[in-house]
Amino acid sequence: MQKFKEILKPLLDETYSKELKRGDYLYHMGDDPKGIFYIEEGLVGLFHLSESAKESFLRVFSEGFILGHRSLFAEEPYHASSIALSKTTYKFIPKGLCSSLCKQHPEFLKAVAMTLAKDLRAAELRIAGLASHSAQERIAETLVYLKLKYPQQVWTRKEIAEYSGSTFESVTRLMSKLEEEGAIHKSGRDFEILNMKALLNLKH
Amino acid sequence: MQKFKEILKPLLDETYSKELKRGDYLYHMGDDPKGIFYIEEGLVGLFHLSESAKESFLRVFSEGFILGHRSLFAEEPYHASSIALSKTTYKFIPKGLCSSLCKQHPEFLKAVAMTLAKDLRAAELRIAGLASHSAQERIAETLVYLKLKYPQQVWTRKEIAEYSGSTFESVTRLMSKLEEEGAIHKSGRDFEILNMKALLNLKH
DNA sequence: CGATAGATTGAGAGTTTTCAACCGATGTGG
DNA sequence: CCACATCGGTTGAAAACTCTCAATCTATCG
Repeated sequence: MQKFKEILKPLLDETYSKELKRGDYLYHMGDDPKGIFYIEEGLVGLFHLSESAKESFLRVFSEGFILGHRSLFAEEPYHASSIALSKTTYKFIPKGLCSSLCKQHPEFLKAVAMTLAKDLRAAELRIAGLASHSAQERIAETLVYLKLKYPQQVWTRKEIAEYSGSTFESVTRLMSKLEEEGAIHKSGRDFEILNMKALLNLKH
Repeated sequence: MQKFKEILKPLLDETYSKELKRGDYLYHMGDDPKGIFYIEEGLVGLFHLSESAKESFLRVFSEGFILGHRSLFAEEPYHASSIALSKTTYKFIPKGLCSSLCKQHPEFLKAVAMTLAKDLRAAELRIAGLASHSAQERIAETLVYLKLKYPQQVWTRKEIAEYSGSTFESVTRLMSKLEEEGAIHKSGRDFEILNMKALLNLKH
C-alpha cells in the first residue's frame, strides 16, 4: 500500500514541499480538484460538514499516502474538506501530471484503484457498524483504531466522536467509565489503551 | 458510467449468460474473488451481515454494471454478499481475463477506478448522513433514492430499512404517516412518490 | 384456497443526545 | 514569567427518538 512513495519518487524530487500547521486546509468541500496531494510528513483528516453543521470524520492520511485522488478520478468536486491534524509537509501533483503518470505508469493507476477499493470496503463496513453497533461500541472501536494506528497523535474527544458517529459528551462519558474499569488510562488530553479485549467486547 | 457495456462487449459475446431468480446469491461474504460479474438484466443487491445478524444494504447494481470488482482490485475477500433482487442474467469474467483487459484496455481500469471513486463518495456521504440525519430523514431519503432510481422494483420495508440504517417497523410507521400527509401513495406492497419535496424536507 | 412472507400498529423500554454549568489545560502577549 | 483568553474536557439531569417485542392483519403465489 505504500506504493505511492516509490512510484512518485522521481516526480516528487523535482517539486518543492509545502508546510501546514494543525488546522490548515488542503482543500475545501465543493472545490474542483486540480491535482493530488502527497503527504511527506504529518497527518491529515478528511471531514464532511452537513447542512445541520454536524461534522463527520471520514478518513485519515499519513506519510506516504495521497489524497484528493477520489474526486479527481471520479471527476467530481470534493465531497469533504481535508485538514491538517498536525504539522504536515506535502507535495502537490497537478492534474496534467497525473494523467501522463496514469498512461506511462499503469501501476500508479492500479495503486489508486486498490486504495479506492480498500477505502470503499472500510467505508461500507462503517455503514454496517453504524447500523448494528451501539454508540458505545463504536466509540470503543474508534479509540482502538485511532490510537493503535496513529499512536503519536493526541486525538480530541470531538475527533473521536466525529469518527464514531456520536457526540463528544458521550465520548467523555465512556472514556471515564473505561478508565474506572481499567481498560484505558487518561493522561492529560491523551490516553493509552490498557485492555484492548475489553474495549472490543463492550456490549452497550 | 455505462462504459462497461461497450468495453466488455467483444468479450461478453463469446461467453454464455447465467440466470438467477430473486434471492439467489452471486457470491458470499468471505469468499475469495475469482473474477467479476457483468449484469445484463435485472437488479442485484450487496448486503453485509454483522455478527449480531443485522443486515445492511450497501449497493444496488443494475443492467450494464459490474460487481465483484472491489474485492478483486483490493485483493481482499468479499466483505459482503451479493443477492439477486429480481430475475437476473449476468456474465462472468474470470480474474485472468480481467488482468489482460487492464493491460490491453487501460480505459477499463480507468472506468473501474471511476466507479470505485463514485461509490466511495456515496458511501462516505451515507456515513455522514447516518450521523447527522434522523432515522425518519434517512428513511425518506431512501424512499426517494430507491424508488426514483429503480422505479420498476417493488422494494420491501425490510430492504428500505436495511438501506437507511433503521428497522422495518420504523419504515412502516413513517410510510403510514407520509401517506396520511399525502407525500406518498401506498398500493399493495409498492408505493409511489407524490411529493418529493415533502420527503426531503422532513425534520424528524 | 391455504400457506407464507410481508406489513401494520401499539405500548413500553432504554440508549443517546441535548442543554447547561463548570473545570482544567495550554499557549500567547504584555 | 504571569495573567488571561481560549480551547478542550467533565458531569448532571431531562428529553426524545427509535428500537424492541408482541399481536394481528394482508398480499401474493403455488
